[in-house]
Amino acid sequence: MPPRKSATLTEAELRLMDVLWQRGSATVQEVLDSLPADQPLAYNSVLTTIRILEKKGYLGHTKDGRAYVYKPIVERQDATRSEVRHLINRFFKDSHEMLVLNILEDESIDADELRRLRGLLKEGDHR
Amino acid sequence: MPPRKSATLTEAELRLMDVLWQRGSATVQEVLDSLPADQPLAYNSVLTTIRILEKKGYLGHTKDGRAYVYKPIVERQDATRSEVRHLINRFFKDSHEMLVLNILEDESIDADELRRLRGLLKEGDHR
DNA sequence: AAATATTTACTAATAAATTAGTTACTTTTG
DNA sequence: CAAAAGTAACTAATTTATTAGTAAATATTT
Repeated sequence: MPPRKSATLTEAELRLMDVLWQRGSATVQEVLDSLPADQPLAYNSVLTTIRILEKKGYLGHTKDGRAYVYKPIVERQDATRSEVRHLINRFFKDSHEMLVLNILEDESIDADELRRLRGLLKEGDHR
Repeated sequence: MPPRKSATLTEAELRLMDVLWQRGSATVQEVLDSLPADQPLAYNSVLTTIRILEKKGYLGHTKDGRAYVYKPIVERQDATRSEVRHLINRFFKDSHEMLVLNILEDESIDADELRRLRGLLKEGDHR
């Protein structure tokens, strides 16, 4: 069996999502222009990856004249949550599960973060 | 540019490493026998992945008669550390860096874990 | 010593990820 | 209305990951 489609964001996908998350929404051209100058891409490379992201359910689009305007469907917080949950599942399943629990009980984390992480823990339970 | 070689452990690699970490060391046949019954592999599939793991520096081997005995070079703790560091780099680079710092300052984590995580933080600095 | 069995080495097939070229479509403008 | 320009769709090339088959080497057994 060859590699299954990645459940989480790949590096190239994350680069583009970070642009979209920062801008709120953007056309392919705008994403292209917002890319860090040290690693430029061709228009079509951006387009291809964006279409993959749409297929994966991370993006949606609306038509604005001739161009498509892409907009994140998944928030950065939720994507992060998925990634962290994935890591926990992979590495903290047995003996180290308590570590994660302890982290979530930590009083020194600000309330907003704590709420988010508690949610993560709850969803991590049902499997 | 096509995908670069994964810096961290892939799923198939992690499955085998978990067997090796649990057993301490094992031959290909022993790894094969220790695999969870719900997802069996062919002898050669295990061998191929093990040789990749050796190439990546996760495993070493010594000869025992005809068979190779494979042994982890990288401890599970260190591999986990790399994975967590990778996640931090990908998702907590800007605004959420403080969360990780706070977690490491937490007094409620037992001393062993705390030491390990402090090490992680130090190494995370130099980039 | 020859047959047999096991183990490693080499090769292959498939799918995903990454990047980008070519083609087709659409919209604006002369 | 036709030409130019840009945009999306399609196709392609390369590399990694995953799984496994075939061949070759090595050891065991009779």
